Amino acid sequence: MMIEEKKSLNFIEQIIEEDLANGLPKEKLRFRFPPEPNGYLHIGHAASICLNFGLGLRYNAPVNLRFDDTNPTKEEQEYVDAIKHDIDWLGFKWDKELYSSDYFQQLFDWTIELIKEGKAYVDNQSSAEMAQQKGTPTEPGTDSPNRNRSVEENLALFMKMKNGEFEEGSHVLRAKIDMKHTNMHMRDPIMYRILKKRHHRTGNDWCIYPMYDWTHGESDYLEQISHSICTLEFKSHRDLYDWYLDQVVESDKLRPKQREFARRNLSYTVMSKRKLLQLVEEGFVNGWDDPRMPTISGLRRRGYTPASIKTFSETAGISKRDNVTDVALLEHCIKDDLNKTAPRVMAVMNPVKLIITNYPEGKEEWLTAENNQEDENAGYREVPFSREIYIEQEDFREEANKKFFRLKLGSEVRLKNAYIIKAESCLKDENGEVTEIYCTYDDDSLSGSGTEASKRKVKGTLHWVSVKHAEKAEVRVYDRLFTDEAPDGQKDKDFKEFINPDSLTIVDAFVEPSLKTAKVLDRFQFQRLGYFCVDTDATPDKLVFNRTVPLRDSWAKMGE
RNA sequence: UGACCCAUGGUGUAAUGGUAGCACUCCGGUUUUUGGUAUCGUCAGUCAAGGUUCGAGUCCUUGUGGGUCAACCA
Repeated sequence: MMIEEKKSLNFIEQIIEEDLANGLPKEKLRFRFPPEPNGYLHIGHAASICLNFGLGLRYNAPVNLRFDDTNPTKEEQEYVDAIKHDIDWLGFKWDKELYSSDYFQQLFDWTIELIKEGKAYVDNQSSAEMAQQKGTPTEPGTDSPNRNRSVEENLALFMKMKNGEFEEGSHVLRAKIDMKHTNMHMRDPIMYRILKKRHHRTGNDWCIYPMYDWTHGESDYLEQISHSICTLEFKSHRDLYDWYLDQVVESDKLRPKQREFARRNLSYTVMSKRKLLQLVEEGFVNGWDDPRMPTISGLRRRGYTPASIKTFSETAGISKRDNVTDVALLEHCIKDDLNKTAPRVMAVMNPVKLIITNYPEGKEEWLTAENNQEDENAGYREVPFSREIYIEQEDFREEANKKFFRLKLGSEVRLKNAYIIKAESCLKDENGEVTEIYCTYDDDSLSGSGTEASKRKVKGTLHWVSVKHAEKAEVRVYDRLFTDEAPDGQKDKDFKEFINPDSLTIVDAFVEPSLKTAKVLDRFQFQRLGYFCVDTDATPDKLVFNRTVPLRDSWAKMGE
C-alpha cells in the first residue's frame, strides 16, 4: 500500500497558496534572488537560493538573478562572477540575469515626478545634523529646515546633484514622509546620495546613486516579481517598500509583496559577510574559499556536493524565529550523499610499518577491491599487496582488552580485501613507540576466494597500504573554525576570541596508487577514516586532500 | 521608558480549533570483510498565568524571555 505523505508547506508557500486561492493567476508567479555583489555567497544564502529557486521549480515560475548593485564603492565584477558560479554549481537556472543598475534611468525619471509632486526634497545638511533630527526609536524626529523647499528649487538642486556640480556628501535627496513615524525608516529616508565613483556596469554615467529601499521594490515592480522574499532584518523596511510602491504602481500591473523569513545560522561558525570578510582580510583563513569557511566556495572546496547543500536547506526548513542549526545536520547531509556516491579507497594517515614474515620477499599481488558496496555500478579496482605494508598506529596494541578488536599480539585481524594476519611481535624505539610489527598471514584466507579460511569470522578489519606501492599525499584535516556554538552570540566578547587554533592540521599520509590519477575535487571515502576530496592546490606531482568530514567513530566515542 | 517580530524535546522544523509528528544529535540492540552503512529501539517538548470553547500548541488578554529598528550599506 502506498502511503501518500503530503509534505507540509512552509509559511511562504502558504502565503502563495493563499494568494493563488484569492485570485492571483499562477502564471503571474515570479521570484528573484537579489545578491549584492560585495562578497561571496555562504550557506545562509543557500537557504534563500533554495527557497526562491525551489519556489520557481514548484510553481514552474521564472526566477531572476538580480544583482543589487547600487553602491559602487563596495561592489565588484569579481563578486558577480563568483556568485553566478556558485548558483550555477548548485544547479539552479535563473531566468534573466539582471542588475538594479539597469533601472537607474527609470528610477531617476520616477524621482523627478516625485519631486514635482512635492514628495521629495534636497537636503544639504551634514549627515550628523540629519542623524540628530532623525530622533531615536523611542523619540520622534524633527523636520529638516530644508523640508519645505519649493518644487522648483528641489528640481534645480537635484539636477545639479545629477550633473556633478556638488561634492560627495554635500547633498542628498530625501523622500518627504513623516519625521515622527514610529518606524525610523519612514523618517524622510534618503533616496539618492552623491558618489563620484565608477560603477562596474554603468561606468561614469552617474554620480548619484539610489539607495537600497528606493531601488529594491521598484526593481521588483519592473520585473513584476510577485513575491519578494528577504530576511527578517528587512521587516521594518516593508513600510517603506510599500510607500515607494504606492508612488509608482499602476493598477493594471502586479504589485510585488515583500515577505521575510529568518536567516539561517549554523553552529560553530559565523554567517555575516562583514565577519567573513574580516576572517579573510586578517588572515585567519586563506581566502573566501578556505575549506573551513561556510561559504559556498569553501564548502565546494571542502568536498561538499550541491545535493548535500540542497538537502540541508530543505531539511532545515524556514521559519521566522532565530535559530542556530546544528552543523551536525549539514555533516549528516554530506555523509549521506557521499556514502552512496564516493568510491572507497585505502589511505593511512599515521603509518606504522607491518611486515608479514611468512610472505615471500619480492612477491606482489594485485587484489580485487570493491569500489563501493552501496553502489553496484561502481565496479572494482586492483590494489597491490606485498610483504611490507603500512597500517594506522592506533590499529595496533601489544595488549588490550577484548573490546579492542583491532590488531594485538597473538590475535588475528583481517586486512581489508586481503588476508587474515596474526601479530607475533613488534619492535620499539627508545621511547617505547612501536616502529615495526611482525605478523604471519594465512595464505588460504584471501578475501573473496571462497575458501573456508577466507570465511572465518574475524572481528576486526584494518585498512592498509603496500609500502612499496604507496603514494605520498598531503592531507588537510579540518576541525570547526570556532570553539563556541554561537561565536557572535556573546554580548561582550568578540567572535574572534573563539577562533579554534587547531582548525587545520596537516598530515603526511600514504595512499593507494589508484589515487595517483585523482583529479581536483574528486571525492573519496578513505575507508574507516572519512570522506576526502582532492584540493585545488594539488598538482600532478603532489597529491593534496581535504578531509570533508570524518566517518562516525563509535570506537572513539566509547572513550574506552 | 516606542514600534514591530518571535517563542513546540539538546538542535532544526510540522501539526491551519480535534491522537503533539518528522529529521539531526545523544544513548542502547541487531547486522556487517569499514567500530562505516543499514536496521530496530530508548530518552526527551508546546515560556507562564488567566480567558473563550465540548475541546487550545493553535484564538483572546496580561506577563516573561529573545530578536529587529536610529549607515549618504544592502
